[in-house]
Amino acid sequence: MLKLSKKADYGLLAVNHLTLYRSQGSVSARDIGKTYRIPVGLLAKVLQRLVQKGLLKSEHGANGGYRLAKPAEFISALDVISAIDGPVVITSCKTERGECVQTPACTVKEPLRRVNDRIVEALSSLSFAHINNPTFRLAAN
Amino acid sequence: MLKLSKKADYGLLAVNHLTLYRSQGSVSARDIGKTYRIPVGLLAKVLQRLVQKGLLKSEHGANGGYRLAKPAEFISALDVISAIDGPVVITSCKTERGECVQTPACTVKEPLRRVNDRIVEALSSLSFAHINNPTFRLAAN
DNA sequence: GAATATAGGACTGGAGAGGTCGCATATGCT
DNA sequence: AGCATATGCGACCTCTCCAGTCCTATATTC
Ligand code: SF4
Ligand code: SF4
Repeated sequence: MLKLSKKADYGLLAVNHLTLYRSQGSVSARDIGKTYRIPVGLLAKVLQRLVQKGLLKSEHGANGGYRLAKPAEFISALDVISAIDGPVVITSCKTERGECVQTPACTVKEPLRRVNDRIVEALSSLSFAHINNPTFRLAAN
Repeated sequence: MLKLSKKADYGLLAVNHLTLYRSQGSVSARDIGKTYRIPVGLLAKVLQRLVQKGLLKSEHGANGGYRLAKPAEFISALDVISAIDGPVVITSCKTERGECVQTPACTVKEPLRRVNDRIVEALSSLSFAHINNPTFRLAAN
């Protein structure tokens, strides 16, 4: 249905929160969850995934939490989304269960691939430094 | 998961088929289904939806089938996708069951809306006349 | 009237999204 | 030491929605 998963959405929200409050050190999943009314357990797993992918760093124990692993300019919406949902591909040409049976005769695969490229480009050109700039514009727009 | 539904995919394939063979009059769902190995019953309903939305015209009875309702230049990928899957919106800010509880505090809604705009633009600039031109390029690229 | 087509609704199975829980582990505070 | 608070991680559950089937009604051709 061409919709972002809620987990990816939560991820974007969380990373943006960490960007906004990066001067205050680590923030716990609990705090972020309360701020945006995100189920804490679920958010925790999203954040853990982002740590695995190297976008965030975590600190255990009391006063622990998460913080950005690198400057906000170098973290894009695409990074977050693909870390959580996997690679951004709008078609189902090939899945883990083999490739789509229409593939051999398919006439729209290439055009859709190009659309996909544009989406990827739009998402990767959107960094979190960018998002919080009130006058931001997407690249090539 | 930011993926096109299979129905929309089938719709694109079918409309493109009708574009390629538009000189030969109507084509039945059965024929299209066999060409691309699409379940005929499902394809039929997809095509019916496209008729309802005014993208195709249908003819009942033997030798009947579907044909484009207008020139291929005036039918875009967005037309087909939104006819089948509904409006293209990558977020779940508002659904039929009210609006997302994060909305009041959400800091990524606007940026995502802009990404959405770019996707819509890419899809609407992709007409079927365009798709079948071997040297096509997406607009603003 | 037989064959072939669309129109459209009801229904089903299964995958996956969204969310919960419990337990292990690490850290800070008193 | 002991407790509270964190993350890390896997198992599990529920519910929605996609994909696909089926059946019936209607329209058209031959
Ligand atoms: S139909 Fe064509 S585009 Fe759609 S998934 Fe199969 S191959 Fe990819
Ligand atoms: S979280 Fe923000 S962006 Fe995501 S759906 Fe709710 S409002 Fe829209």
